[in-house]
Amino acid sequence: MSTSQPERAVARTQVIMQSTLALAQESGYAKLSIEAVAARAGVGKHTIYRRWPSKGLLFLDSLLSLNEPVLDFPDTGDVLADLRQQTYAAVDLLANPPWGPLYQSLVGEAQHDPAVAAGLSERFIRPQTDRTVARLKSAQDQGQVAPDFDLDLVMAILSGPLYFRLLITQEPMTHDYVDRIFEALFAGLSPRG
Amino acid sequence: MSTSQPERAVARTQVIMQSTLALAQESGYAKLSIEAVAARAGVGKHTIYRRWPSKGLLFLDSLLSLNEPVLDFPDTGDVLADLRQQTYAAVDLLANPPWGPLYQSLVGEAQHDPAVAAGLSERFIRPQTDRTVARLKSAQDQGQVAPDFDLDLVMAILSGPLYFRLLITQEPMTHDYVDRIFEALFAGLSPRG
Amino acid sequence: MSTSQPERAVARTQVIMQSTLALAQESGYAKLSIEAVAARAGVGKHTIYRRWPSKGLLFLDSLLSLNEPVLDFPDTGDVLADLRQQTYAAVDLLANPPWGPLYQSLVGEAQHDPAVAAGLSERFIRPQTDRTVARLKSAQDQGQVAPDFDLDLVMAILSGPLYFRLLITQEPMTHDYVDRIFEALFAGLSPRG
Amino acid sequence: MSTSQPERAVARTQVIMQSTLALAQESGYAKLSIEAVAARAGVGKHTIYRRWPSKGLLFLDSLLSLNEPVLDFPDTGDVLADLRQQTYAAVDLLANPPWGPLYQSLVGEAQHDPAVAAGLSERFIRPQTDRTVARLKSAQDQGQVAPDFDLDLVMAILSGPLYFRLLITQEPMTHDYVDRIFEALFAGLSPRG
DNA sequence: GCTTAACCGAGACGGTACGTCCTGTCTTTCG
DNA sequence: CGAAAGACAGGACGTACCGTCTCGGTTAAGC
Repeated sequence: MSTSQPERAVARTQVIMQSTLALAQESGYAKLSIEAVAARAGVGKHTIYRRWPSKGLLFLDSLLSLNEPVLDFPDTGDVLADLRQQTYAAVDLLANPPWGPLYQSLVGEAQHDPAVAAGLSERFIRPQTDRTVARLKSAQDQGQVAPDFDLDLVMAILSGPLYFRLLITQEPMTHDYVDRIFEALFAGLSPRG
Repeated sequence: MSTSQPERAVARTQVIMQSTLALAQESGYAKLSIEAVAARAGVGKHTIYRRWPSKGLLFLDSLLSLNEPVLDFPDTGDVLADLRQQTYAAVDLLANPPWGPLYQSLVGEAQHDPAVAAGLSERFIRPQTDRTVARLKSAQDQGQVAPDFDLDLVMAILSGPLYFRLLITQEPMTHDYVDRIFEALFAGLSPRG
Repeated sequence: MSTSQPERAVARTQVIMQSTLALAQESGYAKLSIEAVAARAGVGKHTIYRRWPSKGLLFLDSLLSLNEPVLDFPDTGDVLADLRQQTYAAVDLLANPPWGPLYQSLVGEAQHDPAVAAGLSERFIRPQTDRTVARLKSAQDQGQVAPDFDLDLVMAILSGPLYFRLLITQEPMTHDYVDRIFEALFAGLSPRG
Repeated sequence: MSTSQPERAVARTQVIMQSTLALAQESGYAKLSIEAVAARAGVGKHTIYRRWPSKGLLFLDSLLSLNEPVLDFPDTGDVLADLRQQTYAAVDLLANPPWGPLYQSLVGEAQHDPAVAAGLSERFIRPQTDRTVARLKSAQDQGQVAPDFDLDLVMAILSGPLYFRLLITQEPMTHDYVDRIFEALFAGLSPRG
């Protein structure tokens, strides 16, 4: 079992992605250019175009190559605690460099480039969703979650407020914010008896 | 009391904004250029630069000039019904051209340009939030909403899931989606007694 | 009476042509690039493309802008002496920098680019030919030249051997070479009586 | 006695040269590229670089490989008739495809690339010159040519006017042009007695 | 006849330049 | 006098070739 790619090619791919991330952190995604990445990586432009069709997809790959173990969903038996822990982890990631600003740029680019949107959705969001839903399904089977709760919505409901803060109000995000969201969600909006 | 702006200047401003929207709808925000807007509007580039410092802010102004009366918050006395109605209206706006795609692009641009983010936040999001919070406050005073519910979170909780769909999964949005969100939110995740 | 061109534009045109000549002399026409000319002239590439459609025509204009007074045809009354003098002048020009090598390159380029060939022919060769033919016509009228001599051929016959040396054998050209050519031409190939 | 080259290598060399000529005829020398030749010939680029150091020399070799028997100098005993016949043959070659345009390009390239100039001179011009001079020398010995005629100039004087037309004015060349040149040369410019 | 070295196609690679587009600033011209 | 028109320097785009360089997969020569 071996990669069909020569090592040289793999090495270059990684140099390019690292240069991309470095430049994006230094100057921001808006000023990122393939020309600059090529220069920084000591690589011809064509070597980049051979691998990626657009700046957006290069950036997507580069960011995902950081692949921090965000998604290792804990399973302590207490589903609520696990969800909260998972959400803390997400906030820790999104609220801090390097991930936070880069990811924000990526989502921004996804609004202009459907290919980026698709990649983001399939390669980052979907796996996360699948794992979360699976964890909740198992909790639901054990009676820890209301049996008719619409699991497909869990990502929208739980991470929606995070994205709202990250993308729309662009205020800092903290564990406290997560706590308040959880409290509000579980207490419910309805008047108390 | 009179406008200090001569009518001609106002007219030009509007022609520019209309051209901006037309081009954005035809070719997408990514291909929008000040050069093209100037040509389309029959205006010198300088006339645009005199009014707006960047493409993003021109686009923000242009989009807000469409100012559809989205935000007229209903007050029927039933706060839940009102919220749902308001959310339907938001979905109707976001799910359809021209607003939907344009607004999506605007939020995308806000991720790259802090000035756009600030403008979006202050001129579009905040007023909406203020009105929503005021409506809920009044409902809270009347006991229709739990007294310790954190009103500042209502936008994040209610519109977060909409933005998640608009920006992240980019799936179509329907009234049914709103209903499911409301149901989940009010039923709660916790197991039923 | 004034040029319709603003002075600034004229100035830039000249800077570009001077840079073109400087680079061509330093590195040779083969290595001349519009990119390098633009950099050297402190000018955007578009400013060059706005004026010239191709490297060849830029070079043609640049070379002709040197417009040394080669072509001032002498008229001493002795047409043969005048022709010889004129040919000496041509050789002095072609055999020495800067004209010689640059002109050689120009003729080379004319073989690849019909627009250059046309420009060279009409703007450099034709005027020279016209003047030479006119001078000979007047000499012919005065009986200094055989009445049935085909004047249209004079350039081909007189400068042809020069071009053969410049372009084909690429050997150095001297006044002595001119003398030998004249001698051979006037002595004729035929056997002597 | 056998070629040290394996047949395969020879065959490849010829395929490359044929592809070169085919491309040059189709698109012109200016658009000829080693990349395109390699693709057309079904050959790796390195196989071309192994054989020729530059596009110009590849083209020179390719053109000379056509080696039409231009140079078979007739010897009928009448040196003037022979010269004229030889010149007709040269004109027939230069005035028509494929040789004409290709040879014109070659001379053009020789102005930019000294190696091509040297090759052209030594491999094409010199043999022709040698043969012509030898023929005239023999004629001179027989008294058909003036004994003091400078034989070294014959190529310059006879073919110079042809090159002037081919390269400079780029007008069509005909036997009639040759006749007029010959007439002018032998009649002489001087006034008649 | 089997190895082993050379040759070969294919094409990746770092570069350079192309010709185009757009930016944001600046003249110039016209109404 | 102010706006259109567009020239301008600059920078990036995506493409085409350059000449060099791996890479496997044939040839074909020497043992």
